[in-house]
Amino acid sequence: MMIEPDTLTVQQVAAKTGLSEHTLRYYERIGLLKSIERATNGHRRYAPNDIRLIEFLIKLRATGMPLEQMKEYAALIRSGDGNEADRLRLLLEHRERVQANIQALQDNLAVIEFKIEGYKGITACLNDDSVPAE
Amino acid sequence: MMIEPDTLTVQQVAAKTGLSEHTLRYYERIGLLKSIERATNGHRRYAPNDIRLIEFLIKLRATGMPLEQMKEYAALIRSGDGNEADRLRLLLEHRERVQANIQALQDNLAVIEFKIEGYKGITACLNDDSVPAE
DNA sequence: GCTTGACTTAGAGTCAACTCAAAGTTGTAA
DNA sequence: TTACAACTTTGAGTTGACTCTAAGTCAAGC
Repeated sequence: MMIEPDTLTVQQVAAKTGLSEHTLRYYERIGLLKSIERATNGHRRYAPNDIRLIEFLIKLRATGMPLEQMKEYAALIRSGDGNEADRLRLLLEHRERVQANIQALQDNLAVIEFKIEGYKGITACLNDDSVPAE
Repeated sequence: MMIEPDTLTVQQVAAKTGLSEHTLRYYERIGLLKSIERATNGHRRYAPNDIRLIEFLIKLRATGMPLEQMKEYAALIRSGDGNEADRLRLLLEHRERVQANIQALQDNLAVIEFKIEGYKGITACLNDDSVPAE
C-alpha cells in the first residue's frame, strides 16, 4: 500500500507523543481532533499539522485544561484564520489559572516542608546522630 | 444539649475548612479520619486535634496526594509516637513528586507562553494599534 | 488459501473522588 | 404537639478522562 509522505499511523503517533492509541482515537471521537485523514484501507494517517496540534494539546492537558476547553481551542484552530484574538484570550485565561495553580502548590508545599522540618528535628533527636559520640 | 468546649459540628468544620459536610463524612467512612467523637445524640464533635489533622490533610490533597496515601499518613499519626521516621519518609517522597510536578507545570507553561507571544504578534498586526495613524 | 498483525468501530467498563438521596432520629421553638 | 432544622446511615449516582472489549476489515507473508 502506498503511504503518503510525512504521515504517521496511530501506532507511530502514540509512540511519538506518549498518548495511547486508545486515547488518540478517543480524542478524535469526542471531537477534540476532527477527522484525521484516512488511507484507502480506512486507517488513520496523521499529517504533520495533526502532530503539531496534538503536541500542543498535550501541553494544555498537562497544565490542567479540561477536554471541553481544549475542544474550544481546537475548534478555533480548525475554523482557520481570523480568530487569533479568541485563541489568545483563551490561552491568557488558561495561563492565569496555571499560574494561580502553581502558586497554590508552592504555598501548600511550604506548609508541608515546615512539617518536614519538624519531623527532621524529632528523628534527629531519636537517632543519636545529633549527639555523635566523640 | 451540653456541648464539649472547643468541639465543632460537621457544619462548622465544613465552614472552617472549605470541605463539604458530605466530604467530611466520606473521609471518615473510608477510614481517612477515624471515629470522630460523638455527642450523646450521635452527632459528630470535631476536637481541635481533628481540625488540625484535617487542615494538614487538605494541604496534602491540594498538592495531589491520593486519598490512599493520605490514609497511610493518617494511620501513622493515629498509631501515636515512634513512627516519625516513617511519616518523614512519606512526606519527603511526596515533596519530591510535588516539586517535579511544579517543574513540569512551569515547563509546559513556558511553551504555552511562547504560543501566547505568537498570537500577540498576530493580533497586534491585525489591529491597527501597532501602526497608529499620525 | 490461511494466518497474522495492525488496524477499524461502537459500546461497555474502570477509576478516583466526590456528591446526592432516602429514610430515620433528635432537640428546640412556636 | 407539631413542625423544623440539623444531624445520622447506607447505598446509589455523577464526573472526567480514559481504557478495554468484541466483532470485524484488510494487506502481507508463508
